[in-house]
Amino acid sequence: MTQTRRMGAEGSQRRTLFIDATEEILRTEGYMAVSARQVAAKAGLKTQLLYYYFLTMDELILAVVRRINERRQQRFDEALTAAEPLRALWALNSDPSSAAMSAELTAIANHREAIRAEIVRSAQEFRAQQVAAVSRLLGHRGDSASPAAGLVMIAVGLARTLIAESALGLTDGHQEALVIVERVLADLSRTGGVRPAPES
Amino acid sequence: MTQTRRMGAEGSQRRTLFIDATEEILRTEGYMAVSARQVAAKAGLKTQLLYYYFLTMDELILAVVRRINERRQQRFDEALTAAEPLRALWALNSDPSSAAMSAELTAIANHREAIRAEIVRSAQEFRAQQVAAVSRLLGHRGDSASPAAGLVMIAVGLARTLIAESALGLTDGHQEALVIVERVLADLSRTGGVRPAPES
DNA sequence: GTCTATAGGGTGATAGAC
DNA sequence: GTCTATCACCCTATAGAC
Repeated sequence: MTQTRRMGAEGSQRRTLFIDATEEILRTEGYMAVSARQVAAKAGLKTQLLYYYFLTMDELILAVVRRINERRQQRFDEALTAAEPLRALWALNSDPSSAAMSAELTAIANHREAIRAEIVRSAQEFRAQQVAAVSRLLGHRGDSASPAAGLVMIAVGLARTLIAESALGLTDGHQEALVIVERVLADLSRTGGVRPAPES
Repeated sequence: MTQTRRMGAEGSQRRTLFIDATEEILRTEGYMAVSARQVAAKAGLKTQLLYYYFLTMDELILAVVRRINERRQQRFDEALTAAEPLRALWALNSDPSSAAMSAELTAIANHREAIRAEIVRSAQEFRAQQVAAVSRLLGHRGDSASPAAGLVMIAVGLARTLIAESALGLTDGHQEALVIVERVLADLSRTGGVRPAPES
């Protein structure tokens, strides 16, 4: 039952070119525009060569998803070292590029059975880390009435929707929502909830 | 420049069948699965007959979008007559079917140039109505610190994201977010902000 | 109104030469 | 590793017979 095709090594230069091209298309045109021909054209390589390095399109997309998730993890780790970590986390989540990519990952998970598990697992892991960080940063506040998990969920949902709507030119209510976010962040700053994590 | 094809009348029975089938596919499989062949198969009719009733696929999808928006408007009007309108509005926004359809409309707007304007216009109109209703229901509260437009935006974003994630089996933090929503709704109930609109 | 037939494009993927 | 050639399928849309 072993497959006969394919030999491209992990670290191959061409292989990376295909992954780069796929991510570029994902960012600029969205998941639906990712096809073997489009990717190869963007990479400046032959379409059939793609199938030498990747057994299927799913495998290519999976490689891109993994790389995107690794980079998100790095940016998250950096945000926690900022002067105001809560604000940095909000900035990370509401960054247009980041939020749009989250939406694309959701779209991929919805349509590619083979990739769903990886995306969901990674999202759960990331969510858990965010909740742990926010919980620690909030300290005694937000114990049961406003648990950290709930606040993270609301922030993530708002950020993602703001970006998705903005892409359509729909911005009604966005500024007002940001005012509320700013007020909450300012409140937490004043009451001392945003100091960096202990060095432990 | 007038088109030569097509004669199907607005009220035609077959025409409605095509629209029904399209909406059904939109709900169960998403926008990407809406193709002439799929729609015709679902409707139990020939693919080419579709082009007798609709000049293009865009025209078919536009007809579906209009019907969906009309129905959303009806449900909104009904929600305002409920005993607790704010709670009814949250229920409307967080209804799985409704929130999922909102996400599909966003996806359509992203990919079909010809339909974007109609979807954005309708979304703006609906947003404005929700903000006006919430503003009226809140009364003196939420003047500048938490303007109605911001609260609506947060609620819409949260609801849409909860549903999108649930569809993937990702529910971490959902219950905690709902606890916060419930607390806010309960607070507003206690302080008398949820009485029905004046009859005027 | 409804049908058959088809054009002209895109897609994922494979076989086999070099 | 990289190429040419190709299969089998999907798509939107049209022409023209009935």
